[in-house]
Amino acid sequence: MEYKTKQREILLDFFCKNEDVSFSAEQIYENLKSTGISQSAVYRNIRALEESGKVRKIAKAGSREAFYQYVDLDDCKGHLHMSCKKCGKTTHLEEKEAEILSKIFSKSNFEIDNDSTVIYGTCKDCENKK
Amino acid sequence: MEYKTKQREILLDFFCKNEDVSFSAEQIYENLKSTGISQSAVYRNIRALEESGKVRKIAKAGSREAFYQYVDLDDCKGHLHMSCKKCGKTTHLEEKEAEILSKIFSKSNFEIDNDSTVIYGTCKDCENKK
DNA sequence: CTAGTTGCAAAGAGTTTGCATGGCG
DNA sequence: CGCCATGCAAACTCTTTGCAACTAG
Repeated sequence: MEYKTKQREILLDFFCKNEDVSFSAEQIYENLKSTGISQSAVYRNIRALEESGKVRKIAKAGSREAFYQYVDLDDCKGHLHMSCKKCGKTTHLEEKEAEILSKIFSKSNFEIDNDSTVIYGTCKDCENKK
Repeated sequence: MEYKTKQREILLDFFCKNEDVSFSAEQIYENLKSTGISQSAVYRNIRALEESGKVRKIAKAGSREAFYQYVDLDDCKGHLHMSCKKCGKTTHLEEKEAEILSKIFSKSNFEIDNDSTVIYGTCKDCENKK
């Protein structure tokens, strides 16, 4: 039902290599156009990845375009994600810490859903740069 | 520097009344056009609110438009918010719990920003209804 | 009065789509 | 071979902007 094309591999490959960063469609196209991929292939395949849940769409204040970030389902499912507001890098919380966190929320009568939640803040690298 | 206009009040009022819900610019315009507000005023004022941090821009998979959601700074500043995916009700975490949480993240080299973060999950009421 | 805001309509930009061509299985 | 994906360019739609009229302070 879905063919494995050169363009599809290129795009997926690009996302995998830049797991923590979010890109606009244009940035992705700029990065990949030397391979001969077209804009429409970029758009169509981003959308496909979005629909299959492998890529997440992100809006940024002041930007008209959307940004996209890879989400490795196998690696990440169930993990609580933290996204840096400065550089966009995403990491996830270790098992143990996540459990403590769940307990804290459950005390406040709330069951946290790790897959829907993204914690925003500042990562150490960006904190140090100041 | 910034004038208080009728249109601005109408928009802010609308957001306040629908704190937990996200709307597209068009949905907002549809809701408010009976007051005589124009589309451009809607867009311009959403953007202003976005820049001042009172409103957050959200992207949804499969939608070309952006969505916007209110963030109440006065009531909520510094508080970590929890939003129920079922009923949409929003509550916030008590001081003490929030502090523990901060420490957990800081251990993972991440400084959480309570004002930008919304925790998604299920509240007790909805959990019990099942 | 003066500077900021509004409405309107037109421009602009990002994204989607139709169609002929090409490629995967 | 049949069906799906690609490239190109045109179409589309959401958002921004220029301008003259208007308002808040």
